[in-house]
Amino acid sequence: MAAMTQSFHDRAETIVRRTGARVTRQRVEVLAVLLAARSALTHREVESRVNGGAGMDRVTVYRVLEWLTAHSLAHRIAGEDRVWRFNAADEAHAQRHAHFKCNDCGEVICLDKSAAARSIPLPSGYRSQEIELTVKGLCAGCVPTRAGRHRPQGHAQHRH
Amino acid sequence: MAAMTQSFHDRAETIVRRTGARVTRQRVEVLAVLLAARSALTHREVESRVNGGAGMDRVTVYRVLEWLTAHSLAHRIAGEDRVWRFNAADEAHAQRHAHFKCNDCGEVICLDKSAAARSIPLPSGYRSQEIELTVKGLCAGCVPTRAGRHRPQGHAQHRH
DNA sequence: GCTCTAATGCAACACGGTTGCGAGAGCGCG
DNA sequence: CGCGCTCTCGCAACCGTGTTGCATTAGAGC
Repeated sequence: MAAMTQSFHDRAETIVRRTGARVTRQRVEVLAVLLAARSALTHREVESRVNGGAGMDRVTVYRVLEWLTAHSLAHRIAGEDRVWRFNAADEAHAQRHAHFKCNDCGEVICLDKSAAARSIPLPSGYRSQEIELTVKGLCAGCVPTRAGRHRPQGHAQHRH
Repeated sequence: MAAMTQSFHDRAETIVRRTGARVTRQRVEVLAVLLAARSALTHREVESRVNGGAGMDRVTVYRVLEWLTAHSLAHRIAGEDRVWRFNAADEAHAQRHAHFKCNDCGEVICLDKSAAARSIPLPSGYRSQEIELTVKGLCAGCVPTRAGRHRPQGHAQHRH
């Protein structure tokens, strides 16, 4: 685990260095935390995990996350609880994708939304730029037709 | 305009009365404001429009909106700016709600998503229960193509 | 009108997020 | 290696949204 942490730390440092800006301990550590996380983190989660759990100033965490976002090293997503979550930027999820979230087991998968994107009627004069689409329902494993179904453990949280 | 306001007021009073609960001035006025609005309103917008612009206690607005939502007379939308928006519930909004949000002025309107809802391909065995769909872009008033366009009033987007 | 109770208004709080500013650290340069 | 410029950090104070507790007010049945 220490080795993995070290590896994330090194990767983070390399990434920060590539921007040409100052390589500070805070930037490297926050990015390392994001790289190590498999799901999006709130600023609080980042704050508590950073620096080996020793924490860091709230405002610095905010500003570092803002800086990472501005440099496209992290993504900011808005959850249903109106709290921002961040994850390390990843080319695969950069642009358009829709999600399916199972209401029972919590599984999140990606959908092709290109079909839907084309068929949404907008009022005249309106211009579409991005589309956010989440379908909620039951996944194949949770559809109640089959008896004896139950909620699987440790639902892999999807990273944006 | 006064006539329209009166009409919304009367409709609101009728709707509130039908619930069997107390018909208070605050409930009627808040609902009338929602009925008169063509887009979803933040609690602040409701607060400033209610009572002929004279305002009303913040907490009361929150509680009335909560009450309206609980009685299915209004609909609550979670925006990405951490602000709830409300609109009067009519049959069209009861179940399937898609939204368009202007990236410039912040206006939120409702869309018919029935077409889109049917065209989203799910993996076999998956069952759709709800769909959350938000299209973002520019509304007719904010599309920069036409010269002399400017941001409409009344949707002053709060930038934190 | 009278009364009972739900609803309002006020104050104070909780919490996410932001801003101002002095102190400290990164990094280029001699 | 040390100097110094400037960017960044950390602290404190702030802002806005949303919530809670409690005394007062006002619907609505009688």
